[in-house]
Amino acid sequence: MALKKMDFQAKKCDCVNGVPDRLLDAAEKLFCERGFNGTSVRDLTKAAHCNIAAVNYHFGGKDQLYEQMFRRHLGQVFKQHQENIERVMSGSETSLERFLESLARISLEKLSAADTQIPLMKLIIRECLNPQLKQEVVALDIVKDFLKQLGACLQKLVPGLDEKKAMMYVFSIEGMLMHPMLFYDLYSKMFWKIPIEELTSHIVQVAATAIRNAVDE
Amino acid sequence: MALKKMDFQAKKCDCVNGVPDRLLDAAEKLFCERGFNGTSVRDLTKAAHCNIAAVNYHFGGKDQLYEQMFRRHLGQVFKQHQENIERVMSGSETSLERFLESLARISLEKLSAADTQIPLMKLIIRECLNPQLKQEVVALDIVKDFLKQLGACLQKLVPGLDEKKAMMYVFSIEGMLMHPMLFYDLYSKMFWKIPIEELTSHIVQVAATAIRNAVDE
DNA sequence: GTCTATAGCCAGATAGAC
DNA sequence: GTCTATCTGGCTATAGAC
Repeated sequence: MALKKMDFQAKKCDCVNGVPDRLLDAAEKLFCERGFNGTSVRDLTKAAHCNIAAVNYHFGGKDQLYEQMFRRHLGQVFKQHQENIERVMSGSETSLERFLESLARISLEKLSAADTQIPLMKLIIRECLNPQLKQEVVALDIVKDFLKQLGACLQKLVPGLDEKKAMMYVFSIEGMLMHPMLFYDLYSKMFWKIPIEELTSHIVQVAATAIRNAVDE
Repeated sequence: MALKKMDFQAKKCDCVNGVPDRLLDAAEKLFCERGFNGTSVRDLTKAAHCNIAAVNYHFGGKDQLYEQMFRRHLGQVFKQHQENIERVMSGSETSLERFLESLARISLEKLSAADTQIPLMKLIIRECLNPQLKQEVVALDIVKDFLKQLGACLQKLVPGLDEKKAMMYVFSIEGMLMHPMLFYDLYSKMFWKIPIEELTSHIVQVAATAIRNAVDE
């Protein structure tokens, strides 16, 4: 009896965070890499160094752990974007190019990093392809407000740009940014490894040129 | 005994194509909609109106049915693109805008159609996120040649464009085209339903403006 | 809170009748 | 070639010991 209790304590003490946090971290990594269907509760608990029953005990089930992870991750990334937008737009030397450059840099910088960084887009794309969340309203509202804000920034930076046109450019920019998030590794194998800085300035050039040209006409 | 044989024949005669073809059709539809992990052999055989054992008998397993479907679909779509490129590039009044417009139209026209049309991009994105094919070389070579050809077309249509720059523009264009393939429905709910024609001409404008501007400098 | 053991289900594959 | 019945194994969730 006494021996068993010692064993339990030994298993606990090699971990920094609590079990729920470790499970959320494991969920973020594994769901992003393998998708919801491709990740089992066994995988999650093994990665989080805890018991299989922990998912049900702390979150009430696999799907609720997924939802919690999704909310946490979306919140973190959009908070980062929010701070960036406020910083850039409140600066004295603000310009369309500076704005686009900061947006692209934040979105793409993780591509060159190690696997520890989790690309948000993969999660959103997976959720889009295989919806798991009951009320997609939650995710929708955060993303919608973010995109609207991007459109409003474009309008502020480029006088004469109407709202619909601004949103169309936001969609195009998101597309150009999303593409390397999905295919950067594949393209690197097929063709050549584009430096992130080169990719960033390319996308900024395409977007800025098109937007300015459209307004000048 | 005699009654049983009549039953078998009755089940057969309400189908036009053979079982393998029906299974490939069902696989194309279901794998695209729900992914590999999200589609069971039972789902496939039910949709193809055949027995569970047929997948193993005709294809040797679920994963080999997936591979066969992938090859067939990729071949069909790229053949269509191939014919379009040859038609546009051999015309007398060819131009950058005409070329981009035909590329965008073929890629996006299926968005407005009913569910009967299968978007290729979803399959490629799913395969990219959750690789199922052993030798990704097969898919790679087809896609690689196609993208290279697009780059070569841009170079022909815009003298002075070097190869690397041309490929960067191909990536941007693919990104802008892929984005609505994934998010068209979501964006329609969030904002407004953009007419396909408007979307097409918008993307053509962005790409053409940026490319011409880059060369003029 | 943490663990083991197991219930109950559904998956893919296959043997063998017809 | 087609079908039914079944094998084997992985899955989520939970009951109950500690």
